[in-house]
Amino acid sequence: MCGELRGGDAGAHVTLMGWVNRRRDLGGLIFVDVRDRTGLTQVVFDPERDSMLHAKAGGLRNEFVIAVAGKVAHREAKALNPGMPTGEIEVVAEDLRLLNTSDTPPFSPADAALPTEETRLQYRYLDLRRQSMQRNLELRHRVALAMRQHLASQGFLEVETPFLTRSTPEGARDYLVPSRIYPGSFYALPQSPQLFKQILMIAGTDKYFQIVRCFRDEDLRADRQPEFTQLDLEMSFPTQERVFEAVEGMLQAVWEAAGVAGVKGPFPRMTYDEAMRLYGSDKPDRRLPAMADVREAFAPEHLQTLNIAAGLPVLAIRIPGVGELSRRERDELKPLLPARSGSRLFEDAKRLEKSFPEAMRQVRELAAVAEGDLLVLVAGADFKAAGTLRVALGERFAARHKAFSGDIRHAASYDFLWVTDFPMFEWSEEDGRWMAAHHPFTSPHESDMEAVIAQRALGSVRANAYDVVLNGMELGSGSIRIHRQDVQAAIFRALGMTDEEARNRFGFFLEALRYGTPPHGGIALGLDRIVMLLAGAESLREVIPFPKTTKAVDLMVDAPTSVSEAQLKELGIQVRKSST
RNA sequence: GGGGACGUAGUUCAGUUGGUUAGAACGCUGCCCUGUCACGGCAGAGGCCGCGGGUUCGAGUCCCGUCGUCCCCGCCA
Repeated sequence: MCGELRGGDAGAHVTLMGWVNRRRDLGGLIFVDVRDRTGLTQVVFDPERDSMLHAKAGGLRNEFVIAVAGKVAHREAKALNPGMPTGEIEVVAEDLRLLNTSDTPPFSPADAALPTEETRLQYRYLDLRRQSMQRNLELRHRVALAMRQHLASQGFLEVETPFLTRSTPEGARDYLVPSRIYPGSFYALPQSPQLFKQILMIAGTDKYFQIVRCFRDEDLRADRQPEFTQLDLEMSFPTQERVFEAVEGMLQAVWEAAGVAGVKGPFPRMTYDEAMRLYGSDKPDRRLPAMADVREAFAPEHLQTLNIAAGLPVLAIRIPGVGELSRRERDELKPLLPARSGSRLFEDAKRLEKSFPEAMRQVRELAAVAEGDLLVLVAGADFKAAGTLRVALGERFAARHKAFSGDIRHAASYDFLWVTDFPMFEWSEEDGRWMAAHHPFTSPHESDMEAVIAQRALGSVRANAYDVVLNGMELGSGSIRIHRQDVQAAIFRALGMTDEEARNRFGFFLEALRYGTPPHGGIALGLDRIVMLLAGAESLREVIPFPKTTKAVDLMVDAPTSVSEAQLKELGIQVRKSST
């Protein structure tokens, strides 16, 4: 193929089929770069060899589809192009067939400069012809293949689960699909195959996995699409450690398939509490230093002078290698601390130094501050806000500390981490009730079961839930599940569901739990995110062939659209004209 | 739901304090060119300045609204 010819192929007769990437018409000689999925090869048309053929080549335009037969030839020394993999050779054309013409494209896949996202998505087929996009598609293929091969080798079975399923109004908004046979009834597209995979465990499947599309009707981000792909897996009779091993082994295989050797388990572990205390985040990016509580460095009168309420933590955030900040740069740090936190930011360490030299000496020691490090202090109980600031500072000064600029081809650039012991419940102000922090099928710690049943101190109940985190991004999330019907019922009650509501929503599942459910647990990993990180991409759209915009629109096919009155009638649906 | 950035030629962008005929590069068309590889040279075509309204003698430029793309907060069990 076009990208594969090398010096050793000289003399061979080949036929290349592909697109005209670029043509260079010198009046006499015409050079045409032919492109296919694998790369480019230069084809030369010489009028002295074949004037008819040369004339035909003169009519070629960008993105025409052609088949060229010819002889692979070494280029002369002065014509070598070390800048391209096929730069040692060229194909001397002997025959040319025009397989198809092309309108002048709105942009050329040959250009390095990208058009706007809008144009790329509208003409996605042209955008995908771009070599970097072809590379990403291939990477995605290799990642998925490695997952399947590795898991299959470990005795996992890939099993498909339905897309047309039932709405479970816990969690994200569902995408609904109206039923024609039962007007007024709807299927929901799965947010994840959670209950099906648990039922597969009940069914004795033992080790299950699936590369599966999931759907969530929530607002989008650079790393969130309304439909996305998970590597979903579940095991019977596992300990948390067994799940970790399975995932670590698989990720090692995936990274190797992507050309990165040396990723190895076991990954470091950290509890949720530690993560929040040290990083103010449940997905710590450990490529930058942890925060340190330096309150003890300040005497009570210092805290009073600084107007810091007694008992609040004073968190030191250190970003290495930033150097001196200008007054203006310092002023720009203030808005990075979320305003609603009630925390206060001290961004001018120098000034504090003048007022409290001894205290600041201790701060420097506690936070291991070195020359050239940026040091800011955050006073307040909101660790999460401080963590947000820490990440924002890390991003802002990424060019200076360089902790994020590791080579994506080296294992050392990937900081994997397990975060464990998540809280079971979170209080929702909006709904005025406890919500499942992970999902309601997660088993609480055995030692916290009493609290669950008594519905006491639900906020401090720990779950057997865990996330796998990579460079500050959540790659996957899982748990050891509840396998006892009475425990599951107790959790539903703690979530404010009456037994009747629980039966209505999850009756089929509570029923299934009665028939000899084995202990089980698993995890789901975001395939798109994994490929994105391995591709060094900033957005999921780079690794999803046909993604949607932030308003969940497919610009190429123009979806969603309204449908005909007849279609609606058949479904028993009437659309209300929005009058607001 | 909220905040921010952007919207001008096919594409990427520039456009001064509101001023007369809206520019550049790439692409496109034609001509010239035998070792280019982002080929080069000459000439040319190409505009609903996102859309609607307002202010003004006059709006690409100012104001209001609206639509779209991107980023962030909320949301995403």
